[in-house]
Amino acid sequence: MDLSEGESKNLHFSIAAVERDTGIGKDTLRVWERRYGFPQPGRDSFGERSYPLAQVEKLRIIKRLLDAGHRPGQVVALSVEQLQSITEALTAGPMALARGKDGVGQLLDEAMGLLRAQDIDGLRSHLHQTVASLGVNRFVIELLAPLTTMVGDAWMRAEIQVFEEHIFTECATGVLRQAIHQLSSHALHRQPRVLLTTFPQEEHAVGLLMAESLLTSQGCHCLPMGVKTPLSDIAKAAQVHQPDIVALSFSVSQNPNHVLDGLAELRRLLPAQVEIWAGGRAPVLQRRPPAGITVIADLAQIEVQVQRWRKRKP
Amino acid sequence: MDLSEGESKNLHFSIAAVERDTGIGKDTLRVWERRYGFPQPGRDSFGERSYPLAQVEKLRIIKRLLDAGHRPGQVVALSVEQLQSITEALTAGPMALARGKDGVGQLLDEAMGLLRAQDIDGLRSHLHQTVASLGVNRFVIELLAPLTTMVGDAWMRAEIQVFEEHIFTECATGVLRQAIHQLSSHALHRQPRVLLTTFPQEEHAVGLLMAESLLTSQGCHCLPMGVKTPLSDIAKAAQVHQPDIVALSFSVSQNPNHVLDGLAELRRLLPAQVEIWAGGRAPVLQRRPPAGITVIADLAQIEVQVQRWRKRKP
DNA sequence: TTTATGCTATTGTCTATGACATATGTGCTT
DNA sequence: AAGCACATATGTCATAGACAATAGCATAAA
Repeated sequence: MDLSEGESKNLHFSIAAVERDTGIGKDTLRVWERRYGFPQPGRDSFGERSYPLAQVEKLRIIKRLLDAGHRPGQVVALSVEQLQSITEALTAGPMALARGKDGVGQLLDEAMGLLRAQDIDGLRSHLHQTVASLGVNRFVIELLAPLTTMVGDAWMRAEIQVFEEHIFTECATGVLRQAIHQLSSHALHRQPRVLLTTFPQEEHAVGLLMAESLLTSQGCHCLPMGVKTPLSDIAKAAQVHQPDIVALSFSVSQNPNHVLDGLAELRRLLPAQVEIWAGGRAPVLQRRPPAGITVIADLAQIEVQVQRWRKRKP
Repeated sequence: MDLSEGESKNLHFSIAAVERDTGIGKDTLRVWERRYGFPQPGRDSFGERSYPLAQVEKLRIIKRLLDAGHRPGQVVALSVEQLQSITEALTAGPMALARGKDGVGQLLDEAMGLLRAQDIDGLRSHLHQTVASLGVNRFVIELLAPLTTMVGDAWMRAEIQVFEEHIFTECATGVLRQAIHQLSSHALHRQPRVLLTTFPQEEHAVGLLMAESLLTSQGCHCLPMGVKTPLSDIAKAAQVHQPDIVALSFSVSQNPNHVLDGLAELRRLLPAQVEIWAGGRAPVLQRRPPAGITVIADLAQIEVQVQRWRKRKP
């Protein structure tokens, strides 16, 4: 219905189609229209909203800016040109910082080049090769993590397509899984036992896999549970599997209060001797580190914390 | 919000939380309440619907039955016991069929036993071993697919916990990835080129991985794009990578209209020579196979269709 | 200068009810 | 049986108001 009417004549989208394409809820779309005067869809013969393609594309840009921390009131009413200039200003800094760090910078640029050239097989084998030559640790910390950031930034600036980001994620996932498998096959499963997952709102699995690969390479025994686990189920799993540590991964876009409340709640649900490690790019973790939680500021900290844990538990 | 109120005190869910958990839209939940008298959520201090856990679980069962072809009017108002008896009648057939088929039935039971015994490492190595001994094809078709169904059924009957299902999924994902990696490393990348992904609503990645592993073992060149790709981006990716086939995977819980509309729309977006293959458990595919789409009724059909394709294209 | 506190505007989501297009089922006719 | 018309079932959209949660800002205290 919405789809066939909408995208086929490549002019108009139903409200449901727009929600799917932009991730902005129906209620929100209607209320923006009421409050900010944008979007301003036409009406079809049944009196239902009908969004032209141009407005949907503008909504996509707006969504990106919202994810980056802007507020609707500031951006929803702006013109496309104004939105674009904001977008460009936003990501200029981090890019320069990530690049030219050391010798790995070249590998980084190579990977980015392959992605831009749409050479998936090339990218995949380049990544596999880099794992082999650098080892998992350096690969994840020095190559993959910065690369992920660069891809995210490029996406923000609309320099790469959504599908390219999907392909990159898929590629990275495959390489990480492979690395983890190789590590765990000839690793003695020692302590600590680490249960790995994310909160229900969190969709991104790559951060979790990066953590898992580093932990595994440190000789930890990982119990990966994938993403989006309800709190109570994290607790139940911990009860059954008795991990020493529950490790959570958070991406940028997480609601700060949900993160803090969730962590506090989880702390209550878990026995005191089970440590909670929280890592990822969510800014709250750095700004207001919660009590009883071990904050993993960056991936390199994982090694440090594992060693600390081992010292404390003989 | 829903997280801390809802799942932690494990009693009450907001309407948004229920929508996420069951896949039933907010509008639908409200209208069922109005029409059928179920669900009948309480109200919190703000006058907002507050669904007890028991009702959410009942909704999950109802959703299952709807996916199986029942209609809301027939089932929404029934008691849990009545629902359960319908459910059992429903799953009795396939279960018996899956089991005792041949020698693999024993491996199946073993796997299920390991999962029930919470022996993750055992399950993982059991699966790895089975891949090695049966080969990818038989492993996926005869073991993993029925096992996934069994786990899904067990979950519906609340015989296993959510976290156990997470662990199982994670386990299966790892094994499949590993199998795919091994296949593709010593495979000559032949035709057809297959772009693999799912529609934006679809979260489940295991079906996609099963398809990818079978296709790869047939010598196809796979371009996996992960899950939840917007339609327009599938089209863009196809434009860039020129696949012969775009393969989509659908799980049970998909909205039938979205599936059909999406497929029709994608058909329009893609050039005529690009085939669209749609597989998975979504019942609509069998009931109303859309025009211009190749429906993959079950995993074994993949091999057949690949051979058919090769015959037609010299 | 920095850190708390309280006020205010912003913003997403919920509520309620009605409408209606589409899907499904029934019964009649051929 | 098969085709067709009518009735019922069902999901989604519309409108408009309400309000809790969030963020920004200004003022007060350290």
